[in-house]
Amino acid sequence: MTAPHKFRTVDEQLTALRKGSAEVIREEELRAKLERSRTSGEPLRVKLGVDPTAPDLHLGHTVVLRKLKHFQDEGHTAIFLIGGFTALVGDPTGQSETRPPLTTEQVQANAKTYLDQVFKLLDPNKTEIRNNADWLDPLTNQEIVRLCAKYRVARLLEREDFRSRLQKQEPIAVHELLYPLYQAYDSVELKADVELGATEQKFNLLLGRDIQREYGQESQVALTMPILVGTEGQRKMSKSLGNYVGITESPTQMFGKLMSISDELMWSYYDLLTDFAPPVIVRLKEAVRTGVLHPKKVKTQLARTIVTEFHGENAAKKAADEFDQVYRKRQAPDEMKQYDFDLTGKVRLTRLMMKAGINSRTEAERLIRQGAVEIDGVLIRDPAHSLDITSPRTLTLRIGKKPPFQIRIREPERA
RNA sequence: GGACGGGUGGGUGAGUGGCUAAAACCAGCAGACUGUAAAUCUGCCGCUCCUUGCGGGCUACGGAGGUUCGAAUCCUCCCCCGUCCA
Repeated sequence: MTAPHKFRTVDEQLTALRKGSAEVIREEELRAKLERSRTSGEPLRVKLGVDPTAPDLHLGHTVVLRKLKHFQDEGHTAIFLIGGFTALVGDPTGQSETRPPLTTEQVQANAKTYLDQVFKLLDPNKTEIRNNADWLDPLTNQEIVRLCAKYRVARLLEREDFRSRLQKQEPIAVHELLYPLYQAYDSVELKADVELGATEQKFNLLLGRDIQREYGQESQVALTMPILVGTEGQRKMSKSLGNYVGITESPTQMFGKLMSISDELMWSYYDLLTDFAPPVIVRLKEAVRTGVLHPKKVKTQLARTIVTEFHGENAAKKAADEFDQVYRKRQAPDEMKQYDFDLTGKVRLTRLMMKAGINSRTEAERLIRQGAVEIDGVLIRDPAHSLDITSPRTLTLRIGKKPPFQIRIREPERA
């Protein structure tokens, strides 16, 4: 038994909890809950649900995860809910299309990797981990019908994506309508005081409020966080759009991706992915605007801060140095990727490139034609270029903007 | 069950018998410019083979057949999506 948490004042907590949020519905209720909790010493129950639909989390997921951590840091109970059941249903939010259902095995495997990743941020000892399959699976038909009876179709169809799909004559499957109800029921089961989610979750979070009341509970507060824009600066960060930074990525990869975002975008990354206080960020912005600070410097700081969070300070520094070396000075990194190749005689350059991850020969030839390929620092322009390989050796290949790598050619085995 | 509309390359979406590996736009890639930024400009953007050529072959417009010298385009059947009626 640990000593009871000493809560900060309600105002202090509110300031910290509100930071970066898009909307708090309703703020008076959150204040009331915080006050009550401080008086009783009873922490709030804060729910964050995630469907393990893919094996990897990215920075987009961490926006809301960081908010959960803020609650945890204030001494409240962080409930990380794995949507073991709802992942099978598939929330259409923001997808505008029906997701292919996952198998139970996939969901379980994903859930496991999620937890590993989540605890890079959250304190595992203070986090309540739940899985909604535990209570949604055993629901009887009767109970489901009773749940469904508590809500109206017209209200479900108010949700933005349903409405637009209806309008665009796109399909909506019946089970998709059920999804928000299940999510709401989770709040009942967990007796959630607060539920966190991205802004696109607003509808679902609000539904939780209604359903909790239907089941005789006090409504949860819905706290939404802005959606993180992907590295390309346009759409939300998502794996399928390829504009994401995975939290299991290497320091080098992370750093590189973060440096590639636009100057404009970095401010929202500062807001949502770091603990820099808002006034500090404002000052940075002003300094860049007036030319006192070079934006690249500010961006480097951002990248280092984020990489440090996941990989530690040393790794972040190393990544920053390497970035400088490879891209600014255009030198080879200390450790080049290596590919082994067993061949002798006349070898086509395109073959080597395919060995190194170029998808097709056509693409390889195209890259050569466009002047993107260098061998040992020499630009190659002939798409039919071949190498005469008579003895084992290592050559350095550079393709486009990517860091150079090595091809190690070994003696082929005699048959 | 009936009437009607629709299914084209990663996405949106043109194209109603040959000039179409299939417009345009987006995404992507490369080059220039830079701070590996962003924006912009230029080029590329199905796969494969070789003697790398305005070269040869193969695959592609929901699926399967058919008509035709020739089909994304016409016909038949099937599958899928939506709207309205019941």
